[in-house]
Amino acid sequence: MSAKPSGDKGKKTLENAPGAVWFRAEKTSRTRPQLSHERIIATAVELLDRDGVQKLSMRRLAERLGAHATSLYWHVATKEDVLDLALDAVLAELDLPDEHSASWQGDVEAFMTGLRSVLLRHPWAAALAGSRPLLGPHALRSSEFAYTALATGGFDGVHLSSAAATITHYVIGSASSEAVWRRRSDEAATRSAVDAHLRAHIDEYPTLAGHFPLLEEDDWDAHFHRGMRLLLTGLTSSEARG
Amino acid sequence: MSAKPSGDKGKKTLENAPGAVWFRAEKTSRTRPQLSHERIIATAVELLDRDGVQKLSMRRLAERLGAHATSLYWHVATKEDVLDLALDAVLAELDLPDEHSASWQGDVEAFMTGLRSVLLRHPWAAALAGSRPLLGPHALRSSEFAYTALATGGFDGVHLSSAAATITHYVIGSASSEAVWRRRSDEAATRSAVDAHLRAHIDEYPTLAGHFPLLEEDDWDAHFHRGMRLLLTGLTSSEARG
DNA sequence: GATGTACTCAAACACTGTAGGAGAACATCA
DNA sequence: TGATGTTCTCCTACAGTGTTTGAGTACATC
Repeated sequence: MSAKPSGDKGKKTLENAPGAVWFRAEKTSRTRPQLSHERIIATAVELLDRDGVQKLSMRRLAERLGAHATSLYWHVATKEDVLDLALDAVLAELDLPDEHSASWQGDVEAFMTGLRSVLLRHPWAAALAGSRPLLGPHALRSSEFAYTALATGGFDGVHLSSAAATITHYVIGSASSEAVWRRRSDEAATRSAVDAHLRAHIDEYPTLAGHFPLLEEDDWDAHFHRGMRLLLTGLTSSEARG
Repeated sequence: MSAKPSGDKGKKTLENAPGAVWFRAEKTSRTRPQLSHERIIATAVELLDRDGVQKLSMRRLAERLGAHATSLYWHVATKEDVLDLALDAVLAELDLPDEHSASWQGDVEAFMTGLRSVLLRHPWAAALAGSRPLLGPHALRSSEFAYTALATGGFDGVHLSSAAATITHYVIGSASSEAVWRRRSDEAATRSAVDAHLRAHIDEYPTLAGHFPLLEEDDWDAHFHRGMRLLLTGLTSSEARG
């Protein structure tokens, strides 16, 4: 982070913040595409999958591409751009039906489980998705699917927005926390350490200590599905609709 | 990030990852507390509140404390520790009743709104909370409150865990996304840019474009409450319980 | 006064994101 | 063919980053 040049380039309103890519004119390669937008992002995803977000640096990314770090800056404006683009790239993997099914609840469920599995396939993605605006084309496409499903369910106006936000937050949040716990190769050791920690303070946290999540039962899928069913119950109740 | 010394210090299992503080023996100052655990964390929170998480560096933190960066490393093991401790410190502000009220739903609501307001008071906190294990004493204390409230509501076993996780994910997720959108001083400009972007692709995202969240209506509180009510409806339905 | 502990700091290492500008490869047109 | 302009890559450099090592100082205790 060097000193800010204090001259604004273009609109200074959107500048370098996460999500800013989507408001910049895309720079496409023409003549000699040794480096291209697609190649950069594909490689970024590959490195993120392998080493996580902390270890991704512009130099490492460039090296993997057989180029030098500064070359990347002709194609992207900032590292944040790379992250935004990589995140939207994995959301492209989200496989949603073209047509909606007969049951809107089924569509909501398809959205949630599909999004979850994409985020778990790329464990760095959930935390990213939870902390930046999701405005890439594939993010919008999947939101559109959720919105239409919920609209079919009778939601409208602000209630539609709230319902969509709620299910999205749940998927991203649970995927993120699942990724956090799974990240460590020493998951078991960590968990028993936590367990010991809780039991040591069992007088302070009696209920928590008695129910330490997922310690006995490793079934993350079931855990996710229980929460999802809870949400679907809430959605189905007519009280919640506009 | 220097080269790993490859000699393990203590257990290498937990090392430097987020959440690792809680498994280290706390190092308390005794004789000459120019720098202390409390002072470091309080100052870290102050700087985080003012400048955000990206701008917090060990050198800046030390400078603010009238000390040098390397001195911090006697008190904390890593920067991750500082973040973990700062996060738990703000969770201490969460004001929960000693006794549970007559209505378990009321308690769940108190937990959710209380947690949300703490996270919004410190806009860097939600994103952090969503991407690391919450194992500090104050995090556990607030979890305990949520667990007991839900237990009163009839949840037990894995259903209790899932219900607690669900409401927590919702609060953290919505606070995080609210913080993301509010962070920018040019919130309005950003939103109208997004709006224009959506309307430009209205054929691709017709439902989404018609309901762009919160563009017309700025009421984040109402948005949050609608989602919360949806969750409470789901929780109250007997289907969801164990 | 001596000894050991508690704490701070200076120096250095191996990195980081990114700006500025020089240079090479190519497309186009004269 | 040569000249010109564009497209892309790279070298150099800056101002930072987290962290380690080891030296040094102030204090409590004996």
